[in-house]
Amino acid sequence: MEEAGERSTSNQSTPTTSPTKLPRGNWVCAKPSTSQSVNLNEHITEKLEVLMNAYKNTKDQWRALGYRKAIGALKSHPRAVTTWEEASAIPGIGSRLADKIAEIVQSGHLRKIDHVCQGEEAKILDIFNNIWGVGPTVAQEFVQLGYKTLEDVRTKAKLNKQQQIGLSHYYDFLDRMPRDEAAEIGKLIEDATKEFNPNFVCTTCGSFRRGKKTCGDVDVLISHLDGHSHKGILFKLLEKLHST
DNA sequence: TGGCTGTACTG
DNA sequence: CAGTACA
DNA sequence: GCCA
Repeated sequence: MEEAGERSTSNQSTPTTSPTKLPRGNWVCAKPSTSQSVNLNEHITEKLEVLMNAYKNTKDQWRALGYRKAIGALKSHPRAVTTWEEASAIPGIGSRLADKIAEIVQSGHLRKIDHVCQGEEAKILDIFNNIWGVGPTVAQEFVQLGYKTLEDVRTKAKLNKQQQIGLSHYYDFLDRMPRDEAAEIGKLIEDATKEFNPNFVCTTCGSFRRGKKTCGDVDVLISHLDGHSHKGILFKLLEKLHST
């Protein structure tokens, strides 16, 4: 799943004082997908993302947030970063991340990843955190109870409704589809919606709208120019889709 | 040193 | 209402 | 983690 509030920390993004004077922030979703540029620092961000995920898994949410901002800044940086100074000059990147970035640039590796991720507990936490409805807290409780596999969770854990769904569709939810397939699904939704009223407006949002190559889900916004005709459409739409 | 998004669900 | 997870 |  994608972040609803994915910020772009690009230092060349749309100024908040755009000609329209609207207080639009620097959001990835506020940029046209056609402006999606290549990540020139992928060799760096792919490693930082591994560490960020490990920290997120262990309830260190603020550290993970710091990593997320830094990674976003690196992704939209217009050049490949090669020096510590260049890295630390980027907003959102301080001395600690600059150290790590310099290590990656020079050695091609980040030793911290091994320290943090190679342990058995970290691997188990990652498995459990990927259950939809299970976050860092519950994942750690599972580990504390001695659970090591999804089978342990299935047979021993007490799960709420969301977590039950998450476990039963574990690999489905982990799966991603090519954006073409997301487009097809969006079209299917649009066609079904317009059978009720051709004046509905359907917009596929989320990761698809942001130009991602793959999508974990399909977000469709349904609206109507008159501002009220859309009310109650969701339930009827679901009925129609289920019946076909 | 403390704040860092807003919202819904669960118990 | 606090804790938790999600987007 | 970063930053004010």
